[in-house]
Amino acid sequence: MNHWVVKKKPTAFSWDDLMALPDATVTWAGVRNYQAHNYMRDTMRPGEPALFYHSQTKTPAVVGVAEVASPGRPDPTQFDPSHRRYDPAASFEKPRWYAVGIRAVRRLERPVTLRELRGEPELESLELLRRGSMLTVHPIAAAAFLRILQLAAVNPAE
DNA sequence: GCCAACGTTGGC
DNA sequence: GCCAACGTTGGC
Repeated sequence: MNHWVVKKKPTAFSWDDLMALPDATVTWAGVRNYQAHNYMRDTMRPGEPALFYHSQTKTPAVVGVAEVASPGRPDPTQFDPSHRRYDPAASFEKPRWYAVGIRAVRRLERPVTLRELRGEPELESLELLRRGSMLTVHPIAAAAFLRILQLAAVNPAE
């Protein structure tokens, strides 16, 4: 069982946006980074847990727990000429891009900020903390996943 | 809004 | 195959 991190700018698509959808489920479409995409096409399996992270915002943070709801399927945006992520090289017979379904499981008790993550010695090697990291979908070690859930359950004021 | 890091594209 | 230009992602 793999654990995952999925990232979005909340101005584009936020945790609240996900919660508002039917079944709180969305197709993680539009990813055109090969490495991130390959995880969706080849590795992610329904039921695997994923942290939902808000990037490019005033206080970047992990805000919720989600799960893979459906396996990688052809990303519909690649076939749509009016879409930003349209790919003229893709066809229905030979899709180039795949996208998984992501479903909200629960909001964290409180957001765990990027600043806090940086403060945890055992999270040092976290992909999220890597300078220049641009993987909008990537795996995370089970221990790190659990540590972040622990951090969310602790009130820093106590 | 700025700047850095990285991936992709395209000329050669 | 190299590398500069460009677009995108990301933190601050």
